[in-house]
Amino acid sequence: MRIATWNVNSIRQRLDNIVAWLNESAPDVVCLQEIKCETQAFPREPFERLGYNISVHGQKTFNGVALLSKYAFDEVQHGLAGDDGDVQARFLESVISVKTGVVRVVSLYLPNGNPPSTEKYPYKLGWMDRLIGFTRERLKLEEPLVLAGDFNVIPAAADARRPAAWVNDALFLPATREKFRSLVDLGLTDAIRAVSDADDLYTFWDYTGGAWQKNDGIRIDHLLLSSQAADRLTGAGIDKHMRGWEKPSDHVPVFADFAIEPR
DNA sequence: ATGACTCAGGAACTGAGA
Repeated sequence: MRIATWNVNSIRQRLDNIVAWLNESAPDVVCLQEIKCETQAFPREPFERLGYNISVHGQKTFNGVALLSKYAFDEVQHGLAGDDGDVQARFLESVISVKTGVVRVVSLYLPNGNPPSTEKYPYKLGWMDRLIGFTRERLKLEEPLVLAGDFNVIPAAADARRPAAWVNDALFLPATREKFRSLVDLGLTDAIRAVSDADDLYTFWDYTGGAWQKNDGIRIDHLLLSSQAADRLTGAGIDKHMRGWEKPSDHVPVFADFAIEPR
């Protein structure tokens, strides 16, 4: 079973690229972020035609997450608990039945947090605290759990081509990295780091300044696995070539493969 | 370097992104 995540930067602008990528990569489950449309405006037909079930948590203009799955969703939960006043569409949790039980997959779009001097940064850190609380509870279930999405966190200097350029950025500030570490230290495995310690693995290249041409990237899209998921991990990778296609997203897909059979 | 792109919204621009 292949589970992938991709910040597509508008589902409607990226339709052709996404369909081509689905045909090429054939993921079983896909976590999408920044769909930038309301739930009812999600273009379902091209994905249903490819055999995907669809779940969407959208809002007008900004944010928005979705899940595609070749297998039916047993349960779906919209939104991250812990702040009833948070109206930003950034979190979608699902449960999918498989031969050995279930897989729990979350599509998340963690707040950017820039500029750090504004209320945006405490919102990011508070959101991370809520994610830690959610994860602590779900890990008690001892299930295969996959937290996948755009975390807007550069975990370490090796995850940026030019780490010095990010030292005052909300994606790389010490408090950001410390909280991400607290999340991982609950007992999660970073799927990409489980298969490679290379220092040139990036998932985002800015549209400006020729960042792609200079390979001036950062690794901020992640799949974090519970031990029950990590035990079944058979591979992981980054579909870097998608950044070179016409009309690309500024992020590329990241995927992990598991020895998990559908029911 | 107050920049550089690319999106949505809505009809010229602004705000957000990272």
